[in-house]
Amino acid sequence: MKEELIQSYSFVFEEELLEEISKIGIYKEFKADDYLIEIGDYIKSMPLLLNGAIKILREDDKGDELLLYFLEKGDTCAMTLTCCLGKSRSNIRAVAETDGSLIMIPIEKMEDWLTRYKSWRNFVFDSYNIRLKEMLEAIDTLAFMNLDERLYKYLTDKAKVLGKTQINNTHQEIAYEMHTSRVVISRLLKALELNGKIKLHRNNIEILEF
DNA sequence: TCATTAACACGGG
DNA sequence: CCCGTGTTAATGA
Repeated sequence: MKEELIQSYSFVFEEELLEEISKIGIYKEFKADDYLIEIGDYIKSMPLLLNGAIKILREDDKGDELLLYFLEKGDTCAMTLTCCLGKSRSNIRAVAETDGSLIMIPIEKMEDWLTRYKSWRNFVFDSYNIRLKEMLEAIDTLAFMNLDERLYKYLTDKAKVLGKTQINNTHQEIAYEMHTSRVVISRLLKALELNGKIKLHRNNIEILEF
């Protein structure tokens, strides 16, 4: 665990803090499609992502999902920061996109470190900024982009976090995460294929152009 | 006009 | 056969 921690965070935290994290943090592995945080959960620790990717979803009152953004190695969930400090419940759902691992930090420590380590403070604030930016981007995408542009962004984003050009999702799953129907996804995917941006296979979409 | 819903045919595993 | 996919017609916002 120490090695993985250093590999992902040695440029972010000083030696002393890394030492303390490895001593106190709880190492956890997860599998793709694991539910890591459910809406309404109380958050009692903060995750540092070591490997893999996690998607952050919002749910509307009808129970339909909407993908907000992905977390990658070196990220933390800004939602847990607000939840921990404010001691409120989670407004989002976190689902593992790939297999991976993370370290859980108890909230008492995270407050303690805020005063003791400059690098920790910077990390927390940076995470906030990055997440806020991502959130704005998600809003822009929803408000100003057409469905076909959203779909293409969804595919390229996904390819980026997975680190490959092949995406193993059915049209139905994509439709669900984008909050629309499969017919539309099928039609738009077909259009993207005709434009030479992607190649369609069964249970598998290949990105040709970014 | 464009998304959604339902229905159906095709075909690969 | 089952399921993912491609398409169409009807309906609604």
